Amino acid sequence: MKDKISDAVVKRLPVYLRYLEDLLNEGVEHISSNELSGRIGFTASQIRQDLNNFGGFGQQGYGYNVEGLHREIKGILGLDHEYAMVIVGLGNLGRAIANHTKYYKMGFPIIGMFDVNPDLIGMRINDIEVQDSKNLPEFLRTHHVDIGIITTTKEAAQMIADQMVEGGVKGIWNFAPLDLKVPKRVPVGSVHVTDTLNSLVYHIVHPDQRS
Amino acid sequence: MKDKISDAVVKRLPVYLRYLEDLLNEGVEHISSNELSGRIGFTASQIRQDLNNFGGFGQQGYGYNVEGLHREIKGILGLDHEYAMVIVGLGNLGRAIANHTKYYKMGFPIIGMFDVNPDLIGMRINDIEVQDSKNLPEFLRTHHVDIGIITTTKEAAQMIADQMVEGGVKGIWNFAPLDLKVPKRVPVGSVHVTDTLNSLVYHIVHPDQRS
DNA sequence: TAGATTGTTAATCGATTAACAATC
DNA sequence: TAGATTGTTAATCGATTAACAATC
Repeated sequence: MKDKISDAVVKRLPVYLRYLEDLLNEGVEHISSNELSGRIGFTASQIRQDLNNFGGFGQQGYGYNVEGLHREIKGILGLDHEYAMVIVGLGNLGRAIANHTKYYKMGFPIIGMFDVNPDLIGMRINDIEVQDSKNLPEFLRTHHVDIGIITTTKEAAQMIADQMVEGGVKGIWNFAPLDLKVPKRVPVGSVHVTDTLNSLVYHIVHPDQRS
Repeated sequence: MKDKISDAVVKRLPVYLRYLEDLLNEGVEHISSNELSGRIGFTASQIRQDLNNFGGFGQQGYGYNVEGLHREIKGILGLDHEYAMVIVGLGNLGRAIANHTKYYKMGFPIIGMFDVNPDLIGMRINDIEVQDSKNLPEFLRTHHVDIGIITTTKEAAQMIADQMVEGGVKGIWNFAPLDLKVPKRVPVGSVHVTDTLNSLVYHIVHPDQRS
């Protein structure tokens, strides 16, 4: 593997994975960078460059084996392990994620749920009881947790992030509309939902700007 | 305004907006590119370059007026109008968005809700009755709709997108895990939630790669 | 006026694309 | 073997950063 993989490449890996899943479902056995380019919209050259950052997965004259490449990319992304998660904030968005059984199936079980709202504490979601957020530090001390999900308000998010870092989570999946301050060793993946709406509106009001 | 604004710049505009809102709330009147750099994490040079794509909003020796710049960026993003939206798919995620009163307050009212599930049809969310998805084309013919929100399954999403395009929406806000095929004139803003989790996991399993 | 800070050009850096020899 | 297609180097393109004259 190359010394340093650019973030642009890392962000494309999940996209490759999605298209390879489609190909698997269609029963396609192998695919050339050129055919894949036609589906995914990246240039064939970029596809070959991207994949070669991690190894020579293709075969000249044949292309890439779909099943093999799918397995390789899952491995590169780290999707061949399980990751225990906790979620803090069970408002509309938090409950949507906590209810989403897909994450359990994907190997991302949510093993703890926390909120400050007394109406929510005690509620059961997917067989997990929502606890008071003040129990979070203790929970992190006594359970192995890989990923902390933050679906709190903007105001509460940084404090929760601090507790998660202190509690030793390996990464934070953030849905609150702010940029969390955490030590460099703890990666944060943020989903800035409203930002995507705002830039969509930009493209709506600037039709001349479209590529 | 410059001929062509790069997508990198457009994606940063909502970020500027968020930080300017914080500054407004703190009562900060003006800020230099250098101070803003300290908060937002972009270089001062990049901030000045970005803003100068749209006009000279600053003043030498003083910096940028927070309120003025905030208003300018809202205008550039097109956030000074209202946008009527419809949402199709009222599963966990769809209901979370439909329930989120924030979008109404921001000027993005949801005026129509659609699902195929008989258990959901007839339900009222924020005073709007969920209709059968088969009514979508007729609804789009008879109402002015700017933005279509897709929170359906991956399988249904493309068909709904086609109906939205046919029905004349100006943009699509997509939460289904696929890349929609639409004419170039219709911008799509996609929120690939699972992709962000996958790239977060990449960073967790590759601690050496962190910048 | 002097100091601060922008607006803007030029330099650098990094990512994407093109090209083609290697090879299945 | 001949044709197809990768792996990889080189060229190009675009985005970021640096520098500084303009100016408030």
